[in-house]
Amino acid sequence: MKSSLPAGQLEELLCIDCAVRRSGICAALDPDELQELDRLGRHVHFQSRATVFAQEELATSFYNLIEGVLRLYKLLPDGRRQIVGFALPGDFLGMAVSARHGFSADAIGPVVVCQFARASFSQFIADKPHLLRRINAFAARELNLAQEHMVLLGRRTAEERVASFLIGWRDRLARLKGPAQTVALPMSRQDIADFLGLTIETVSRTFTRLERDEVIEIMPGRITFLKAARAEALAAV
Amino acid sequence: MKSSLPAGQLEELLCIDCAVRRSGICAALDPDELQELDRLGRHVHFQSRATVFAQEELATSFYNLIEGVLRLYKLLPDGRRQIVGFALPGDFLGMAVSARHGFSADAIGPVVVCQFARASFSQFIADKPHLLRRINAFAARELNLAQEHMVLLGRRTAEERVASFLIGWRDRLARLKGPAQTVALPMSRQDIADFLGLTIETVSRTFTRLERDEVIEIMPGRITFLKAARAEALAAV
DNA sequence: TCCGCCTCTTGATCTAGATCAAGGAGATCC
DNA sequence: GGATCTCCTTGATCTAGATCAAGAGGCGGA
Repeated sequence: MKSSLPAGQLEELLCIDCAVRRSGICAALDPDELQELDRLGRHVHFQSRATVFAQEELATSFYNLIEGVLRLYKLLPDGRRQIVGFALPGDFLGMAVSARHGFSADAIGPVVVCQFARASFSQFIADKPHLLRRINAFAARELNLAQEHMVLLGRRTAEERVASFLIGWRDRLARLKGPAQTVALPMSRQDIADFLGLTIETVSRTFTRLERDEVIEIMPGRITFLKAARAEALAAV
Repeated sequence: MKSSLPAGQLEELLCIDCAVRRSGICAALDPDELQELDRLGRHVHFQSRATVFAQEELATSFYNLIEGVLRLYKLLPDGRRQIVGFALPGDFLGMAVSARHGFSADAIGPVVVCQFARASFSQFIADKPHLLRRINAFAARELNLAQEHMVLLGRRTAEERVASFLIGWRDRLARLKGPAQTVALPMSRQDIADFLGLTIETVSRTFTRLERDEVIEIMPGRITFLKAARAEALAAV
């Protein structure tokens, strides 16, 4: 597997050594299949703010996120933005319903993806029920997250939304890196607002209020839970 | 295939004659496979307001909706409700992420489902890549709808939400029954409110305003589009 | 025919969160 | 070391939609 960047410099990377080999969809594959997959995918690096793919663009590839964080969002014609999710290493992207992407994905910080041409990957998975079942499970998990988020957007208060986001993010990072009370927030306040259906001011004020109540401590690019139980209660209601 | 209701009365129903045979996931199956499936599923009738399955309940079955409309919703502990979707004939339900259902489903009007025991259906699909791919496509479509709905809940005004709902509902019914300017609304105003993240009063007022502007005409249990283009414009923005 | 029970509509008022506005605190660049 | 950005916070004010309240209209049951 060849890396596309830094330009001219080639890395030999094999699926068998992949960082997300156990957490991604590829966990469903045996060593022979992984070798076959080595020939289909290539690593692509993106710098912060770069666009991996854009809404309405022809969906010519699938992607496994290897490293970094992606912001997934939909735009309305007048510029209103809704972030539909943040992707983390191990996430699988590109299951478009039509020929075109339903949302845009761009990098929050440096990112590495494993890119597969749609046609060859489709052919690769076509007769692999174990892999199809795993992709199914991933889709079901995504759908479940989406439905939880609908409840948040439709029926929760600003404070509940923010607490819910922080707890949810902490738990996702915990699954990747192990539990911790301090969690990195690589996304901006505006990103959080556009994820939670709020304005940046409301997010900022809610952060401040949670800090004043000693539920969290705010630091640049991260927060620490001081009273995790209190935050969990707000998130659960 | 035996029908569970009316009690004591048995219908012989074969998958090959099924009303949703072409639109549901079963469209992926050949005649032999349909015969095999005949032995796994059974038709179950529900009357209006009956619960097909409930959130947190053990997910022991999959369901194909054959006839009628289901309301799919999540409840918060304090009773706030978010409807995550309405199911129509051809829809496939039961892809729970865990052992338990993530949402409740109940009947809006009389309903017929085709029910499959989870274990035997899982076994049935396990080695059928064509069926797995179709289930995948269904899941991707659901996910896409969910993401569209997140935009609606997070970033749209009440008027846009209502117009968007009416147009979306019209288009789904059109796919089932052919296009029409009059569309049945079997769900209550409260259901619509809980789907759109609004209150019943706001939904009612918005309907009234759309009628006053001669965009729609309101009739009991249904509406007619008078200026479909105007409604589509509101829905699209 | 009347009663009780719904669902839906409409009006008055309130408020959570949006909008408008003004800095402050770091970065990055010459 | 100052200029310019970008991101974040905070304050003042506004408003879309929520909440509170009161019917209206339908429908089934006896």
